[in-house]
Amino acid sequence: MPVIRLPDGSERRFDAAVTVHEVAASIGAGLAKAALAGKVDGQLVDTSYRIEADCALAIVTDKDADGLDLIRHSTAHLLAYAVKELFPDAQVTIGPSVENGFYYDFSYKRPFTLEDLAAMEKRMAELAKRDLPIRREEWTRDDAVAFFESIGEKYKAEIIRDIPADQTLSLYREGDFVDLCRGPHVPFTSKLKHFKLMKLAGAYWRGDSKNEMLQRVYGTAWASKEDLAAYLHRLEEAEKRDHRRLGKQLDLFHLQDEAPGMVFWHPKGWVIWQAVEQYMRAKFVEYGYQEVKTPTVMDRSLWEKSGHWDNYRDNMFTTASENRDYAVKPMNCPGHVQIFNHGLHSYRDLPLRIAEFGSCHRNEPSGSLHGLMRVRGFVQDDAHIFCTEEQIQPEVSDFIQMLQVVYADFGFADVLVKLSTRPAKRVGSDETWDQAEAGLAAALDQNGLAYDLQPGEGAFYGPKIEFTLKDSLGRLWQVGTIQLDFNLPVRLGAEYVAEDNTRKPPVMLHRAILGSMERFIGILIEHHAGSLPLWIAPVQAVVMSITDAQADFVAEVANRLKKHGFRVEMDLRNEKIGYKIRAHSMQRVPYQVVIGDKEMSEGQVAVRRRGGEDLGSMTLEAFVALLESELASAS
RNA sequence: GCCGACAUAGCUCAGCAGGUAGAGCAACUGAUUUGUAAUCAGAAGGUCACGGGUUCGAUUCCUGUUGUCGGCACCA
Repeated sequence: MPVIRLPDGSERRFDAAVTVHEVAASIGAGLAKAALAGKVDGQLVDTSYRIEADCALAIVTDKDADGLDLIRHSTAHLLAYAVKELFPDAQVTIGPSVENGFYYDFSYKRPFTLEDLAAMEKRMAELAKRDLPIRREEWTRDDAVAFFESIGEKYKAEIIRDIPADQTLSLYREGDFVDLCRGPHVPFTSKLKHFKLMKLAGAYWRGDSKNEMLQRVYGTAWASKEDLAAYLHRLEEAEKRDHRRLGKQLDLFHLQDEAPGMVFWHPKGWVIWQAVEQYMRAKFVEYGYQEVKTPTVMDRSLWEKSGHWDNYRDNMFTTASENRDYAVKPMNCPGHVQIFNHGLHSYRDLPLRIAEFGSCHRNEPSGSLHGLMRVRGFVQDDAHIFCTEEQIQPEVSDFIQMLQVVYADFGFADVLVKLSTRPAKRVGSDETWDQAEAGLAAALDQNGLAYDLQPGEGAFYGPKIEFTLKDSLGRLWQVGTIQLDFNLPVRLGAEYVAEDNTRKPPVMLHRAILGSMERFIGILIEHHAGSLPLWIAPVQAVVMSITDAQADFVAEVANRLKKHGFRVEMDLRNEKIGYKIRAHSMQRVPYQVVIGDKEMSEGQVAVRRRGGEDLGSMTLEAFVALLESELASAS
């Protein structure tokens, strides 16, 4: 006699076991029709699930996040069904829902083509229209293995073989297609209406590069036609703010074949770089860092001592001269340890914070290069803090505060935080790790930051915190990090004299806020869609004439603005004012100053703000004050 | 690195069942002296990524290399 509690707090009694669908029907015919699944005591189940005992039940529809996820997952299965119909000897593997959609990985004798993709989508629509029921079946593991082997699905059989023998498995059957799946699924294929196959890609079987490469089909699926259209529109908009596209349009930088993964910064792009670097430099001073500069090329022996030669040899650029081998530095830390080692340090000197905008090179795999986001030559806002174990937590906490200030100043509110703890293969005692991990967690808590725990994902030499920002296409890019290192100071012989006059290795904190300057500027460009805030904008104002008659006055205004330290250009071209405004609007210049006879005779400037807002005429002093107040409030 | 696609003017892109290429914008020249997102005209701009092959002839077909793009893997 189950008593079922609904989300609104009401209760319903049933004389016998009921299915989720029946409960929905007892509430209303509309709900029964909309029901995609149920949530029984927090657990997602099919609408066919029989409720035997008292429970809390929520009917899941396409209005819920769970319902949308279900649609995507079921659409992935529909794709597999379509593929099996079109290409019977293709083999299915896995097909989960992902953000905004789903994918399914197949093994097939030849690569799928774009024509295949269109055929798959068409077949999916037909199968959906047939309104086939999607039914759950329960099988024993061994029966399931035998079944999938009998139909030639060796990948599926392999997945199932890894499941414990005593576990009951669920299979889902729609039409002629049967797939192993935890479920739940939507009850009928007709619930799947608003989807689109997006792209073909390669993906390793079980995510391991040693395995065979499968063919992955990505798709998107939504609850309504409008949602699907809105998503496709979002993608288009995101493409418009792609930093590679804006880099060309705004003449910021370029890359070319002769230097893969290395950036040619153009004058305007370099202004952005300088604005960012000078800002960070000021923050370094404010937070007690000392800036240094260390060599780019250093002897192989140093990299052997640091351990990099053993671990990262393949990803390091090397060179040789007069019988000596050198490596181009992939990171700054060994150099900073050399500076620390130069002279004897007392515990009183600690913490010692050494910062460098160090130019590093890593020979990243060719396939991983991506605009400014993943490059081979890059500069980090890098610093190393040498400290005692007791100083770890306060140092990490200070760092987190600095980082939050910096992200806020650049306009980023949404930051993902991850704490990675000890991996299986590691150096250092468990007590040290306990203390280090607890210190990081405490520093995060102290600053009120929510974070995801990633057990086992720390570096072999210490745990770390990572800070991640999103690009315009929703891709995640790690920017900031702080890592504890108990290993490198020992390897490179760093030590300080403790209070008890013994010599101890300091703890080393590797930390960066922007991470790679290149990547950060890429994210910055996308985040602002090229319309950089005034303090970063390559050109802050352009002064233009209506006719040649105002040329001298325009030059005078421009010069006076430059004397105030603003980045100003003038436009005296023999063009209509609308033409000039359009050109500079497309260049995302924050302020456009128009000077005609009227302004010249009144000694004023007419100001137009980015976005088209007309601020009217004002004196040059008023305009300067306007710019200065905007700069003062920015960072 | 792996799978797939792509590489034509500074930019965005057309084109070619194989007969050495075309548009728009930008830049350039001239006319126009113009009031808040495109004035008109002219001239110019290319080893069709690079190498090899097939062919009377290759930007086009085949093949190799490099790079880019979308993923996967990697990211100290």
